[in-house]
Amino acid sequence: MDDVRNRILDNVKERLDRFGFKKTTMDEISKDCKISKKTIYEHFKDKEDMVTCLFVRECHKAMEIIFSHMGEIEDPLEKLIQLIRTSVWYFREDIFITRLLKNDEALYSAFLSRKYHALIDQEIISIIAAIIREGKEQGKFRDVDERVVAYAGFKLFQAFSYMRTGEFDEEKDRQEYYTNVLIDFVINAIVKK
Amino acid sequence: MDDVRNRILDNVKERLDRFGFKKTTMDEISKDCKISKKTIYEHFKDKEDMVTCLFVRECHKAMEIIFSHMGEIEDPLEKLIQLIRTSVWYFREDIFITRLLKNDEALYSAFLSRKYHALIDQEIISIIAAIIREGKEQGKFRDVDERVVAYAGFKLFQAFSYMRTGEFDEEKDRQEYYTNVLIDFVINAIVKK
DNA sequence: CCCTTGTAAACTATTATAGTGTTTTAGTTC
DNA sequence: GAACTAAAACACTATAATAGTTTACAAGGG
Repeated sequence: MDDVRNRILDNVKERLDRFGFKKTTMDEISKDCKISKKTIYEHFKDKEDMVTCLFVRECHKAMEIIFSHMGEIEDPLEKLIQLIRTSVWYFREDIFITRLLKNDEALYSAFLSRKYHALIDQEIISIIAAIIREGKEQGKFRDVDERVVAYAGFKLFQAFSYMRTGEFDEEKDRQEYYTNVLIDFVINAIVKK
Repeated sequence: MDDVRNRILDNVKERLDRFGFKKTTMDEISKDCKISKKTIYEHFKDKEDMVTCLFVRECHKAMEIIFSHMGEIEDPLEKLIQLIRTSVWYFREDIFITRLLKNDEALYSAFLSRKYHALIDQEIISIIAAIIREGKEQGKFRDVDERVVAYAGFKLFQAFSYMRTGEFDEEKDRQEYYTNVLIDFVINAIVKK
């Protein structure tokens, strides 16, 4: 049952987010979701595998959502703006994925740390690069190195998503403002004058 | 050195608030405040003693602050209002003490749980009771059972402090509003018409 | 020099935890 | 209701982590 698997992962996500890898125990997980430890080990090889599966799931979910918000748009510029908007929004909504991208060590065991944190990073960067290439081909964007610019852009709105940490939500409009500044900045950097 | 002691307790407070008693280790504490484990055990008998000392310290701090905001006021009614205001404010400011009063089990080992959670409870209730008695003697308050009413009052504004959990701070004025309703309610319950 | 004060690190006894069997229970099909 | 199935509950082990202790050592202060 994929249902059970996801229920387990939901609980793992919560625990991991609160306590980190080391302080999260299998017994707690099994109590949390009222599933016997034995069953958990039927779904996942071991603790690390379980956490890895969670990472993969979360990354896919993020990608799907970001994609689905970009689906019908044709113009590469509009596409890019939408991508930034959705990403910033989603990263703000889901603290966990933000920490994952931030490579927050508490979430991982030492082993996992290097292996999986770049999972979405690369994928999103590729998408951005593709959009930029499209814009270049249509003569709308300047002739920039799309990989490098995509990387820079990604790191930028990643940084903007992190900003949330520690702040309160009275800042909601300021968030909006920052996002717009970011979009403006990126657009000006690549669009032909 | 009382300074060192407090530095240790500050770190314990932070860890305890984040991870709870069981998930907080002595090694972490010693690393956190760059004090050797040996030294920690010179200041505190054991882990439970350490946490108990933190509780006592936090309770005293709370009492001092609540007292100091009430110092000069003469009129028992004004005194009571000020007491409510300060308490609600302070409990909101300091999540830790709120959890302590709430008897949040994660903070304690099983042993401590019952022994210390009523520390401030009783003290604050006594203060409230004293104020009510004062008001009665001055003929300003109705002839209520001061202990019981004090208990009820305390439980009430405790509940109002807890409300914070999970909400965002856009609610700041609503907090103010609730506090006023609470004051109004309590006052009407005890003041002579 | 000695004495204090504290750190760093090694060490032990105890406990907790990951991971595996084994037994019970609950639900389902025949 | 018997026979079967899947998962929960429980018990168990080997290993790792942790509370608490001890030892060796370093820095300062008289």
